[in-house]
Amino acid sequence: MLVKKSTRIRKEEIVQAALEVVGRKGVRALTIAAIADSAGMSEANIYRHFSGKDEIFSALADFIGSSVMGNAATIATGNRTSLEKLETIFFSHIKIIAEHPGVPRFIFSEDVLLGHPNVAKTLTLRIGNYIETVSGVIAAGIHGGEFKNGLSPRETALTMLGIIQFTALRQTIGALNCDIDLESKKLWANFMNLIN
Amino acid sequence: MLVKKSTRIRKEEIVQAALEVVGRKGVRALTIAAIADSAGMSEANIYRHFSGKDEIFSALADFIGSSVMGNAATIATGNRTSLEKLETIFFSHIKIIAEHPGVPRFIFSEDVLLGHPNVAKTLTLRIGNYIETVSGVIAAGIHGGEFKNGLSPRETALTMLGIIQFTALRQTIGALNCDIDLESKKLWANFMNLIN
DNA sequence: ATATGATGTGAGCATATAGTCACGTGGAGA
DNA sequence: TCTCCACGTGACTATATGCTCACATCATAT
Repeated sequence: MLVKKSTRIRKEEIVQAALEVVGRKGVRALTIAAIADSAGMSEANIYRHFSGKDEIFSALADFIGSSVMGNAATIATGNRTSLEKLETIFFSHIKIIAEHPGVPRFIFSEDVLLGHPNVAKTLTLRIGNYIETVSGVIAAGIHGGEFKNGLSPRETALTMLGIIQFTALRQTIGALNCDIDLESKKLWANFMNLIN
Repeated sequence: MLVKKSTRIRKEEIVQAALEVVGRKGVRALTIAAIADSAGMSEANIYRHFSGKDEIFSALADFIGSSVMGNAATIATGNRTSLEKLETIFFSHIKIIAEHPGVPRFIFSEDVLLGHPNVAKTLTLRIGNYIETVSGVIAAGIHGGEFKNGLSPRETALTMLGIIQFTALRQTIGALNCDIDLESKKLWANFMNLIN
């Protein structure tokens, strides 16, 4: 039998186990049995700490939202140049994708978006904030003369996030011939060229 | 009982029904029961025409691949300017997304990519061709002086497809505040600004 | 030391889903 | 017209999965 731990700790363990499962086998394979297996505990014990799958999904969304996507907002409030901020946001995001493939998979999972409306609402809100944050940085850069005039901040932000999102997708399907680091560097170099 | 039809016709009906289910409720909900219901036939009859779910997935992938993604290659071989070709490819793709939400959902579905490796392989190949096609058009445009010098064709193509892909995603999750037509026009206008 | 409540688990239930099978049935060719 | 075989279906099986429950066990407060 397992060593006993507090519910607080077990909840964290379960969320981490769930994220690991998603990264390895996808949201579709995020079954209670898989989580229990990854966390090294019985299925029944999962239910002692979470009321059900919905609650686990919510907890995962909260973890990802706060620890990952809140990151961009912090970077945006710094006092570096707009270009430096954008670059930091870009590569932070890529790094997260590379290290935790479960993150983009979960955020853009059909199971979440169509099967758990409450979670989807939370995530949609966060994505919206993320877009606005990046838009703000770009708008400041245009205004400050760092980026070329005439760009639309919002659409340029969507373009940048599209690059990131498409990279995540291609990594998921194994379509990245070279490694994600090199690929992202090439994409960023070209993006800088586009906005100047 | 249903009027009898040939297997060839029933197969087409079943594939269309499957695509409809995906568009309405996602790949996760693409059960034999749902397909049978959408196609107005019994579950057992599905199995008379397809050996199983795998074969239905393959048929769907073939349909989408040939009728949708082959489109870009045709456009690319025309004799219009590179910009016109790009624009046509862009809006054709957006139109498909708008009219058949099941298409992007299926192509980028975790269930397909992780659960049906053979289908995933086919789709990955097609996506690769698509990227190369767009890259070729952009390279020609740069060479012909239509787009600004110094752009990397491949990375610029990935950027354009990222925009499309991210738009599809945002439509799926209902994050498009305005309609997809207006949104895509704004994105395209900004993209033209980026590459000039 | 002991009682108590929080933590842990094997066994089992209900439901959903992929797939099978024996049995109709109707239309095309003889 | 009649036959035959491809087409159509209800009923069924096997398996997976979310979830419950009775029971075990351990830490801790008294």
